[in-house]
Amino acid sequence: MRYAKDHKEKTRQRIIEVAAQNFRERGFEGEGIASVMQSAGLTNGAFFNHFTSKEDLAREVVAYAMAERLDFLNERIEKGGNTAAYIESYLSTRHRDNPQQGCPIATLVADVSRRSEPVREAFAEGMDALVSRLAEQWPGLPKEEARSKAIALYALINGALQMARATKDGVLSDEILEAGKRAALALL
Amino acid sequence: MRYAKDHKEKTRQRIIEVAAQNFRERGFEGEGIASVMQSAGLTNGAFFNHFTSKEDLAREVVAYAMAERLDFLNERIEKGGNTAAYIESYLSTRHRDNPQQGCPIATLVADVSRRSEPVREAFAEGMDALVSRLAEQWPGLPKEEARSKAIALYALINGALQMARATKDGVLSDEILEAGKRAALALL
DNA sequence: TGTACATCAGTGAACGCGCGTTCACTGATGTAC
DNA sequence: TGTACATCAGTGAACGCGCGTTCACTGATGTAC
Repeated sequence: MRYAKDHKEKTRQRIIEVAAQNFRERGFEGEGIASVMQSAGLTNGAFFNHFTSKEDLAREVVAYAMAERLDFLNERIEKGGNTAAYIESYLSTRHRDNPQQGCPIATLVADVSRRSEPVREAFAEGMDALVSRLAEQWPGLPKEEARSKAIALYALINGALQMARATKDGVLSDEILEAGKRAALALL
Repeated sequence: MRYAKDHKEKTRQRIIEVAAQNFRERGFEGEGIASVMQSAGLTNGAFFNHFTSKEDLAREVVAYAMAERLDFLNERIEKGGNTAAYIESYLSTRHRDNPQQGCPIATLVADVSRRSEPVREAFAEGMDALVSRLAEQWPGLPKEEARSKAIALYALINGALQMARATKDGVLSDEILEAGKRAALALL
């Protein structure tokens, strides 16, 4: 063993992390390997020491970003934040204007549906974990109903966030954030 | 004048229509000009007789698909269909499995937010028209509240549809459609 | 009515470019003795 | 401790390919007379 034994693993992780930002900002197809590697402080040739293909990276990125989002949700809940506060921050202008570190459902869901099975599988697993965790916020409801509520809540806020981003420059964008918040809070 | 005077205009319209299908299916970046032209029964060179750039086509496609969707909504309402029926069809497996002729919000919203101002402008105008029309379904409410409801409804069903598409092969997909329908109907 | 001509929608090859991917090579580091 | 060697993460040029775009040309059609 010549380098510190986790040197390669750290590099790999760094690539995934910067790709998770760049892919969320520009989409899978809008961001190239050379650009990702440059963001990670490397040259394009090194990429294939770490991943078998761009699609392979896409799968890792989806799994990583969804897991990161679950951590974020857990943190919020453990620190005593309620679901209303989560909704407020999700549909804030701050979240709207910073997709690169925001919810990967909103940024990647459309891309994912056009990608290969492994990528979609990673996404579905991440979604299921998020839904399960959020469903625990309604301990009084039958499990199925709580899951239904959690799914609907994610559909609503992620749909609203995407619409607000697409209309970002106009008055409609703020109207969408407000309408989304109002309906989401009513849904609780 | 040598060809029938609307020959060129008809060709142009045909290109927009096939592009509206192909872009919805594969995204703006997943579908090339040559492929669009082939679908329209032409070769790539003719493209620039009709559009100044691919971005120009994207703008036309967004405007067209959103207008087409408004027509669809109008038709539904005028034939006496209520909002509940619209929700049912929106979150059907049929709509999930046929994005190429479905709601352009669900298929293009993420793409649009990464495109140029003219494309985003066309999208925002289409969204606003859809929201205004749907808001008329609550004539008893103050206009602002009716718009808020309409926006939230679109956010919810479009978000749910996208999530269902991304998880298409698993059980989660059907669960999402059901949860979306339940919450959307409750929102009315 | 028939013929010569003008128009221009459409053809198809070519352009430069950036993409994902490959590969021979480099050089910093750890190991062997 | 010092030196020769082996390893392999990373470099950087090259590959074929498909992209958006350009352009000289074609040929079907309408017009002029």
